[in-house]
Amino acid sequence: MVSQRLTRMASQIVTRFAPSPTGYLHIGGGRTALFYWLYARGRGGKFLLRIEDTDRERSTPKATAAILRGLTWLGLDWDGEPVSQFARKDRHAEVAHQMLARGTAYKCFSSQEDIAAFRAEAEARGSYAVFQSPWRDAVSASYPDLPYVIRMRAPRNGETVIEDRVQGTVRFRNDQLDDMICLRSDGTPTYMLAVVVDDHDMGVTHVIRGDDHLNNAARHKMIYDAMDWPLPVWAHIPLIHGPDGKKLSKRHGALGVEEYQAMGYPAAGMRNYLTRLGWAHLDEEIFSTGQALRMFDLDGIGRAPARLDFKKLENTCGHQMAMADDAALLHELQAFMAVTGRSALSATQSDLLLEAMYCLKDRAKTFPELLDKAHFALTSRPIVADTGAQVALDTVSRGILQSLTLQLQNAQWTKTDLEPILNAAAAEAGIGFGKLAQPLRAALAGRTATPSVYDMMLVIGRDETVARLRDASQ
RNA sequence: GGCCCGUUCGUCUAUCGGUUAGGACACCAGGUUUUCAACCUGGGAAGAGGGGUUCAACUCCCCUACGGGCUGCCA
Repeated sequence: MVSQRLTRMASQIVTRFAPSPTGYLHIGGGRTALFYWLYARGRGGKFLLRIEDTDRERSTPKATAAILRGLTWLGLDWDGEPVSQFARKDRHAEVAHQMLARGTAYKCFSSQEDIAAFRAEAEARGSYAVFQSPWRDAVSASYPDLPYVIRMRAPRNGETVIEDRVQGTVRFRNDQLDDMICLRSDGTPTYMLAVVVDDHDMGVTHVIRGDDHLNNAARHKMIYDAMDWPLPVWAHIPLIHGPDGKKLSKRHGALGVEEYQAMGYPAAGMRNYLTRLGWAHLDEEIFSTGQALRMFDLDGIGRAPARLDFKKLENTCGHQMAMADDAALLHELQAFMAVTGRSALSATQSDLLLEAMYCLKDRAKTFPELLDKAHFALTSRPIVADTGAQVALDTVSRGILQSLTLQLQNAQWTKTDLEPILNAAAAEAGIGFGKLAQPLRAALAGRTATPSVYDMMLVIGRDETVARLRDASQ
């Protein structure tokens, strides 16, 4: 009974996303969070959030809020309240002192000047040796009354081996790793210590993060070992690069997840694209979030950095829009309009848009495109014709429209009923259907690029159609 | 400098020793169409280079080149 429960507890997957609140949610961070979320949620595990705010200079509540907003937009929900790493600093210090008591750490009284001098001297000799503290083996009787840091007593021989789910077995020679500082002289923890203590205390079983941390994993392992704590599963994923293959930076444009929202990419499209960026399951390209949850696995993560490709992002978003539920899409559109400072839709407009969604969603890749296609439904009389539409509404066309209007007045408003009427009107005028559709479009939407004329007529209804045609044919 | 990671069409990738190296995006050419978009058909397009191991290597090993990361009392 007990062992059964233990087994179940042990198999419960716990992941955490641990951003530093120093800015918006970076696109790369968004993908990492997505991987965590997919992995945990796809296996009935937990997805926790920890805000790594130990750097008091750079951490802001505003950044934390922005990160939470970004995650929420991406549709990634987390369990419980976000944990503040800074709030746990006493616990970190406690562990550092436990390491001291266990002899796996020691007090180091070397000042930063001493260390700088050590490095300068090594460099002068042409070597790049890691810092070796003279206090590593000192007896406490010799301790001066000076501020000290607590350093890890790292093994100097042999190697530290990391088993990584993405990178495989990675070996580090211990003489390449220094006695890292765990507790600073002001008593605050370093990142190395804080991460390990928090992950352990939070019961984190799987750590997925950028491969810029791969080297750190060796240091983390030393702390786990020093405390006799069980190791988590590590998966170090390659960073996302810009379209030019260089590390993503400001000159690449959009870095923040919220910028993608503002550009009008649907969240489902972002999820699909980001999941597929650097991860693959055979030839699967377009999939729902539910399918992603079922398919996602650490084994499918690639080892080379992936480049951002906006064309593919757009294509993926187009598919996701077409797949989306009409009402849900309308809601997301409204959220998009709100964050980009557009005025809200009236009740009439949103009703109309909901009805029009079926003919809009598979023609748009982004919300601005959707809005553009929806112009005919959102605008109201008098319809303002753009230049192209004005050209289409020449005298002859207006005449044709005029007689068409008469026939539409009492027509049944279904496509089956409308089709013969429009076809007859074209035939009567001795023109092809295309020549009729063009002025019709102009009259109905004031534009020459619109959804199908039937769809527009069906959506706005008979009265509005007749009224718009009357306006235009006068 | 040292250590670590990476390298398949332009891009994302499949392949887990034996394939005409597949798919998607993008691109090009046709087609369809009621404009835009979409859609359909076809096309070009790849294993960084060099050594091994093996009957057989994109796949395993080594070297080189290139790219990236770490080398902080930042995270």
